Amino acid sequence: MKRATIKDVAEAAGVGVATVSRVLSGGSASASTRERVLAVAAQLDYRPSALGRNLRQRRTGGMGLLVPDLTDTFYGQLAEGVLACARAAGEPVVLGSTGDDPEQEAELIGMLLEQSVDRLIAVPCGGAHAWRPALRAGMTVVFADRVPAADGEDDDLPASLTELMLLDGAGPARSPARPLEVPSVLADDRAGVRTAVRYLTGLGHRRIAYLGGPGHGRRVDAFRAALGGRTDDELVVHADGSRDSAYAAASGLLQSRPDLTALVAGGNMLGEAAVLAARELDLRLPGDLSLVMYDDVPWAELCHPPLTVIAQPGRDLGYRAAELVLRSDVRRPKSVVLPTELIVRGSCGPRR
Amino acid sequence: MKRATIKDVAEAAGVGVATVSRVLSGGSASASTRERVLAVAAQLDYRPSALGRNLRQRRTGGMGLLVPDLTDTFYGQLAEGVLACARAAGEPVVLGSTGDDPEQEAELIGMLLEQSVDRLIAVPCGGAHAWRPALRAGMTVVFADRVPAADGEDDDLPASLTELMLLDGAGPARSPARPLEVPSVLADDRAGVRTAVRYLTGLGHRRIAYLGGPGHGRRVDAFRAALGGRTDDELVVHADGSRDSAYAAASGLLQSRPDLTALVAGGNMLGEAAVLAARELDLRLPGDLSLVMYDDVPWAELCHPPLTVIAQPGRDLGYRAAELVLRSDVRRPKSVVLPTELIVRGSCGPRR
DNA sequence: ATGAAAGCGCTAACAC
DNA sequence: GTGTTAGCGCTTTCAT
Repeated sequence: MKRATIKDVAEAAGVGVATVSRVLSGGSASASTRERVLAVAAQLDYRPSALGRNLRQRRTGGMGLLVPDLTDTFYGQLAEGVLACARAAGEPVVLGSTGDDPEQEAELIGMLLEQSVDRLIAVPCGGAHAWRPALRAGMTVVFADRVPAADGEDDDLPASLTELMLLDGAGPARSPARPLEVPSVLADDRAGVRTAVRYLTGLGHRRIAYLGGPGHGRRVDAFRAALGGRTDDELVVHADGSRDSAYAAASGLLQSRPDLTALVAGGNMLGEAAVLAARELDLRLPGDLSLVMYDDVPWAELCHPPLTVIAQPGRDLGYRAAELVLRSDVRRPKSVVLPTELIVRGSCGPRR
Repeated sequence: MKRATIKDVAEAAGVGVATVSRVLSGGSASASTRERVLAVAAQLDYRPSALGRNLRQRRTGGMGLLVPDLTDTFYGQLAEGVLACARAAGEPVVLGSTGDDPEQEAELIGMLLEQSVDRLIAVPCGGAHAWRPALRAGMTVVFADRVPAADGEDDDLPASLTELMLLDGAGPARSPARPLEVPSVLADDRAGVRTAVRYLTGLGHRRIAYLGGPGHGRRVDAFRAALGGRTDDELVVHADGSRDSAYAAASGLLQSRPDLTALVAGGNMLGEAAVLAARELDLRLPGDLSLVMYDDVPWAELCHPPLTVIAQPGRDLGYRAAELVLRSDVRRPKSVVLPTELIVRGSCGPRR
């Protein structure tokens, strides 16, 4: 009942194990030998054990995938993209969900290291330093959707990921002339937020708020930039990754600043919270409040009113990240930025 | 820069590799030795390689997880449950998404076999026969959310999974007195559907339709049973796992039978499709059509009107399945049925 | 209590 | 073109 090994095949075919290995991995072999080996292998229902191969090559095939929360449709889409690419390549994917908690993230990275998974696609939540162990171990990591924040708690420690990579010498091409880039696949947050803000200002809105989640400093920056200095810091609030926190932040914002007339939600869970909070406070969309939400999730259309969104290509982000991590050339890491699209539905109106 | 091996630790600590192994896996060792080994291991930042251990033990730790589609919030919840349990146990999870396609499912099973993953949690889409290879290889599999359909294309082949397990002798306890059960974790479909139908009939509805997805024969049965013979077969329609197909089925049903007054959607994607199709046909909820949807997804509340749902504990289903597959006693497989809850919101009303 | 040694299934050098 | 052999890092007898 136990699985046939390469040795069994070799014996049954009257050849050495090396020959079997060669035939199965496309090496040189005479036509007749190849045929015989293949036949025997098929007849024995032989499947090469990834265990043996991995140990020999000191690495696991496939890739790791770290996302904050699979309950968030956007990350579900991203994961589907990764899985699609991995399946096409016949590679396994080891999944972890971090809950946007740097500690869990660190644990999961440790687990992947222990498994000798040497390729990783991550939506990071920990700061740059959290990624040191992975980089030191020579993992090829591609960040998706976000990039680790530069955490400068200790001033004498290098803060940005790029500096870390230089330090650890990940990739031998340590030329200061061409500093290493952190490979990543991101949506074009600058354009996305700018478009949304312009749309809103075009409708006459002046007091526009931003409701942000973890790990998207670039969206906030873009928001501030799009508003051109006229930013009111009270109108920029943040939640962590949980639904509760999103609701609390949304509700707090709406109550403390009843003068705001428009809101940009930097993620679909935040948008969800905003709709709920607005309803609770009897604010009508778009009459009392205009809302633009990140992520074109299917239910955006079912909402009342249908939500105007900044669509990100979640699935593509995942697929491209997987491509990158598989065909990664460590010497010349590439980064990809994918476009977003403003989809106008019914949640925005002229300033009342 | 390469990782320390058990040999390195042994040398540095001046002991044999066996001793290191024992210390690290809680075997017997003198206090002084244990202390020294631990210290050296920590100092060398030693992490035992799962590769070596797995090969030696001829199995990969952790578990596989097969779901139809991570874009479906319900399966996202289920996956989160599995991951939570796996994380607690420190075990890796290898993920695959089948797209509700038996062929892809078969491929993924093959991939898992190749990886020597010997524990699997699956939302199956293929029939019972698709699972033969996994069972034969001695995989411990726990089904979640659904159970494979008995596929009787060939009459001389055994059709049900239980029969297959007996044939393949999975589990040595092959006593005909106590036939092997297929371990599974399911929601209580019978109660769930019955409650929904009773609620609807209580509101005066008589022409109630059921819109089903793949793999949930029990829901249809329960629907028919709850209606007690008065079933109109035209009112029971099915879609495959895709959004398009769901919409097509919903729209077709609503157009061909304008006389129906209530609809039970057997999954959240089907509910989504029903809302969309109804809106397209200018049917008001709940005025023209009452809708009960499976799955209490977050957006059910944001919908207009808020959707009355049959809530399934998606996360718990996943968590329990992971528990089962980890602590599985092959001789006495257990099955779990979790309760559902009817959450009444605004999408149902009295028969017009 | 501890060390030596035998493999787990595979690939890659190397010899023929 | 093909066989022999030496490990990859670990656990596990089996002596000591």
